[in-house]
Amino acid sequence: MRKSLPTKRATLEDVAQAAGVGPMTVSRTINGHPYVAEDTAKRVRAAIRQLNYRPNHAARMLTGQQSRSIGLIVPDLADTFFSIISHAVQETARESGYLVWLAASSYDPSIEAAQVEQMTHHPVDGILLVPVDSRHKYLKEIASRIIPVVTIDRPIELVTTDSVQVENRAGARMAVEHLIQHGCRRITCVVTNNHLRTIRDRIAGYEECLRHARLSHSKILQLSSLMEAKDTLLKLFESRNRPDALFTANNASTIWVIETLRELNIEVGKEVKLVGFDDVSFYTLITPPITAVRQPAAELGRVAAQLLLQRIKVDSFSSTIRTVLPVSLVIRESCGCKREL
Amino acid sequence: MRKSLPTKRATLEDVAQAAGVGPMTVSRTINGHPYVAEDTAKRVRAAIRQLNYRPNHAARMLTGQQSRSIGLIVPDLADTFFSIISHAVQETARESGYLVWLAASSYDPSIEAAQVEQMTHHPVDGILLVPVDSRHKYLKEIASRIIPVVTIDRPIELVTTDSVQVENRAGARMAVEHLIQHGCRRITCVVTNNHLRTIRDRIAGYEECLRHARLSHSKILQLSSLMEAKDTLLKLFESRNRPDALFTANNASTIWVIETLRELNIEVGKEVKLVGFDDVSFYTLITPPITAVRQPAAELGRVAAQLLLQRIKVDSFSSTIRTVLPVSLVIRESCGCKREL
DNA sequence: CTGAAAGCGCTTACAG
DNA sequence: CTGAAAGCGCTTACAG
Repeated sequence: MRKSLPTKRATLEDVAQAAGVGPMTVSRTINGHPYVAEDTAKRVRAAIRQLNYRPNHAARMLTGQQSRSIGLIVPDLADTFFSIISHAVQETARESGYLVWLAASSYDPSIEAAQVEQMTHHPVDGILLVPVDSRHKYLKEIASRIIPVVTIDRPIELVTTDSVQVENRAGARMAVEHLIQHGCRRITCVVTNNHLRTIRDRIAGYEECLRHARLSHSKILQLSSLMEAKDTLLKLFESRNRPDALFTANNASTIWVIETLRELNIEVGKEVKLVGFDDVSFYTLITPPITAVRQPAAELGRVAAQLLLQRIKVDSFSSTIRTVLPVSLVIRESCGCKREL
Repeated sequence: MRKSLPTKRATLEDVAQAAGVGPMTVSRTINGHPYVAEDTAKRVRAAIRQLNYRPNHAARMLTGQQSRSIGLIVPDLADTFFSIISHAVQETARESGYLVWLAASSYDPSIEAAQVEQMTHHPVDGILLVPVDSRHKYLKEIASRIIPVVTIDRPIELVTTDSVQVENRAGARMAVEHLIQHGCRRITCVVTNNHLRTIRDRIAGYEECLRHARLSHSKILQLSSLMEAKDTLLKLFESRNRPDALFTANNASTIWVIETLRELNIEVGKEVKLVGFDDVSFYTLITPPITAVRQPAAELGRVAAQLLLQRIKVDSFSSTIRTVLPVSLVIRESCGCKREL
């Protein structure tokens, strides 16, 4: 029972003794409760400083306080898109005094489910989630949980939760329309991960656009690796149906296509036009610079975090909010446009 | 006192009642304690499942258990290098059942200090840190803290803590030597953030290498923005001291230099050779592909996390461990090498 | 404006 | 092998 052992953290009780008051007064002072005499408060603050006292978070939790922390689960932190989102979430949370628990599901729904479970019971006050598979059955329980959940980029399809996402369909239309304006008539859509709703929406936008333009050469190429990309594109470009343009529906497919076309010595922007969905900073450095649909990744994170914090702080019961953020077409040269010098 | 209100989480007590045993037996069962009759254990497990019971983390903490969580603080999560590190840390932690609490200091040492403070008192069992300024005074206290700290990429300079970093000096030598072998004689070193120890080490490697080769044209260009890069490089390339090669000491400077040279219509790999420190996946996509010193970012994160977990679990008292990971030169074309087809 | 009591949900000794 | 008691450090009522 050696009270002032230096390795041991000071407790509220220690502070109370040092300040010559009751524990409640210390508690009130810390929490900015009114009705503490300024004199008393001063003595308490002095004691806190002197003992380098910090409230024990665990003890607060136990008395039913909020944890002032949120959880964030993304498939892959090393992916630029998710890392930008994560950074924005972290900054937004910090500004409100919230901590963020971060987890990467590594594209495994069962890991993801375990992480949701672990965070729920940690507990955190709310969870921000980029679901690997927005149709996975475990997600059904998520809406019935006590703590609020906001999904980012991909709404859950089985139940309705708050979500923040991007105009996938309209974005795809912008991309494809631009190619059509360039006179392209045989536009192939290249995708990976087409089990994702986001990708399916982009495909829908692509098809819609072709229909409107009365182009019948709708063709979708589903890739799952760079190797496969090489094989498939080689065949495609040797066939009679050689496309005059490609719409790559996500970042990975854009990069695979660029690498492959380079190997095949097919000049992007001339022999074949290219517009991608999802803009990445280094697209300006590629020759030719890539025209792409820009998603507001940071804003996605920020808006989602704000929504979650609002749910936590004020109303957790009003009806679901599904936010859709606009995208924009960043025109560079792979689409056939010329750089103005 | 409505015990079975469905919104309320089941407690250990609830499980005990349901299983008809004392709370201690439940606790022992959960914690895999020996000396629990298999029969009893079964009943307990059934009750746990039925009530969907999860231990309350906060309550455990309060009884002096470890939190099974670690903190990770990086300057900027949106930076590829740090996001790869973060992903590896997260995966390593998960494999050991640890949760990671993530913070981005946004390159602000006072935010960083506050985050360390907050994490320390949360509490977490240990902290992984990429310090913004490895000489900041607040870091002095860090070694005296109760919880272990491992720094990543940048050792603290004022005190000695465990650290994991990379062979900066040797890496720079590899880069510059390669340029010398290509016959370059006027090699300029371009850097940003030269307050960082890592950068200073790279500069030292550069100078060392020139000295060995008896080249006297050591020249260091310190940049702090793309704008400045453009001005400075324009002057440099118009001067009589026009370099025949550039060694860019980090990712940002490599990219700024590439953009600038492109604007100036100076052909990289021919008119001027270029080798950068820090390899990024998209360097293969640039024309010409960039030759760069590759840092094992994921390994940096993994090794640091493992070291920290080891400190937490077994010995926190043995002497400081400073790990230095090797780097490698990834030869592509910006250095003047030709692609083998 | 201030304090004594009780309890949050668990675990560590201490008894059987 | 099992349980009753006490306590971790705080906060929420309840009194003054």
